[in-house]
Amino acid sequence: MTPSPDLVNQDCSDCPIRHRAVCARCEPDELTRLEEMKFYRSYQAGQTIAWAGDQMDFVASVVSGAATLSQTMEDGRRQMVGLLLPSDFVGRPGRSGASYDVVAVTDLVMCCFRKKPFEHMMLTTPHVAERLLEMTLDELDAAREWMLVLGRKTAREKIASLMSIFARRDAVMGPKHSRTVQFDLPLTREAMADYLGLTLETVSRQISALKREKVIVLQGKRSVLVPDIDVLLEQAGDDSDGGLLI
Amino acid sequence: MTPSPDLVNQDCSDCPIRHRAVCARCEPDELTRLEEMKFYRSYQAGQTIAWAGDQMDFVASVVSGAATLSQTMEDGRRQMVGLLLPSDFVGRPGRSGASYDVVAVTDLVMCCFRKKPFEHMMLTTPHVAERLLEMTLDELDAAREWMLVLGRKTAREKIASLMSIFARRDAVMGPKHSRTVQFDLPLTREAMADYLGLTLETVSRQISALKREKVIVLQGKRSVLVPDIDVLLEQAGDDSDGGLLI
DNA sequence: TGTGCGCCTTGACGCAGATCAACTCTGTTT
DNA sequence: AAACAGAGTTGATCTGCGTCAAGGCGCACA
Repeated sequence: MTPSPDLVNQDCSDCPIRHRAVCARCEPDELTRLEEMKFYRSYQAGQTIAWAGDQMDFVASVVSGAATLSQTMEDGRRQMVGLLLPSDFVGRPGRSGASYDVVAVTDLVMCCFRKKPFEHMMLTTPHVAERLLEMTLDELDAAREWMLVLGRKTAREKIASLMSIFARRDAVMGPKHSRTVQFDLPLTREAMADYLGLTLETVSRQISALKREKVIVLQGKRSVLVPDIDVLLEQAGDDSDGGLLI
Repeated sequence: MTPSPDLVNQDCSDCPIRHRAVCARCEPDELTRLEEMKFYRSYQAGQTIAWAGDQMDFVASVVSGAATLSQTMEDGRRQMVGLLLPSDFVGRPGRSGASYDVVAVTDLVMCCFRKKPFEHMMLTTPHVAERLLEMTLDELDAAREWMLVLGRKTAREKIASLMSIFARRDAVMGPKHSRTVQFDLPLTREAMADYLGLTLETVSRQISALKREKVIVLQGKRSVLVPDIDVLLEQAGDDSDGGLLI
């Protein structure tokens, strides 16, 4: 399980995640410093990037694709604790090992920074640390939001909540002012189950039920069309007007 | 629901949380600046400090006592998303409102910082922001740990996990090398249920079962004696040798 | 000395979701 | 074209926990 051969370094100024990643606030001279410590790696769908406890000599930003963070109990029960999408940050400065299993769920490209120089930069210039604090606070909010889903929502609400998340970020909107949304599921039924604290059978049944009740329309197994996003949000049990369109 | 009259400011150098709170890394001159923007507030057990969405004009450290962060759905389902103990930090710099309901579960003293000057200090000196990043990363890890509890553990394991947490931080150890631990539950059965994603009846039943099986001994409703901490950790479903004694 | 009120416990019963199992569909290998 | 594997669907049955209900314990207050 080694990553593909390193890719040629791309110029930061052309980077698709330049304005949202950990480097978002950096000045040109700071980008130059980052470019000296960075390298790209790509992984195939299904590949494990790190096991919990593994030594990690880099931290990284997701450039394209998706990865998951998960924990596994001794008897095999698994819980996903994070879904990493483009611009998300992987790894913890000041800690040598990975805290969770990190798995590529689609083909994935990461922009990696050698840990030592990155940590040094965090101490000597403020912009990276500032942005990382902001991103970490956002992740903490997302984790707490997810605790409500895991602890208190029904299977139906869990599935609808997950779909709402995908709708929020991958969404191809329909015509203006329509409430139609279309997106592809980046996860298998099993991965969704691991995320939601359900079994894959329950996930499958609930998706079928949403389909039967016309809340969603499936085109193949992975492509989802939502005729009316408000109906989906209502099924998720969230406050109405969940702010999707803001 | 207003807090008690402000207390007299205490000198930071005498502060019991001086070395663990957000000010842990501050130099004497930075402490002086903090002392200019700080004030103490105390709350009684049961008092609500802020409702989700309320304007908060301060951020704060818990000095003594305990508070909870929780979310509530429209139909009343509630999920606790954080337990704040001495030295923990409340509030998010750069955000005006509270994200969650904040409730004092015991009598509580907080060291509050007016938000504006605190935010200014974060931008101009590095030590506060550095420490806050570290604390936020720790909280994120704790939240993710809790996601495993909520998503995948049985009621029995959930209760044992919660007891293990209390044992870890409040513990009065028995004689050296004994595996005995004693502590008081800071939460009602209902609050435990909100934390664990259970009903209070299930919490009560599982505590009774642990008592019946001699994993714990109750002295009154709130005082818990654990004859052998390893047995408790095993019931929690965690990896053995959970590092309690490190 | 009662009466009421939190907080907790315990029992009876029902259901949402887990478990076990069979089967479909699609794409790949040979 | 047959054989196979991975992903998904669906059905039958079981069970852990929720729900509803009754009652206990300790404490404040009249």
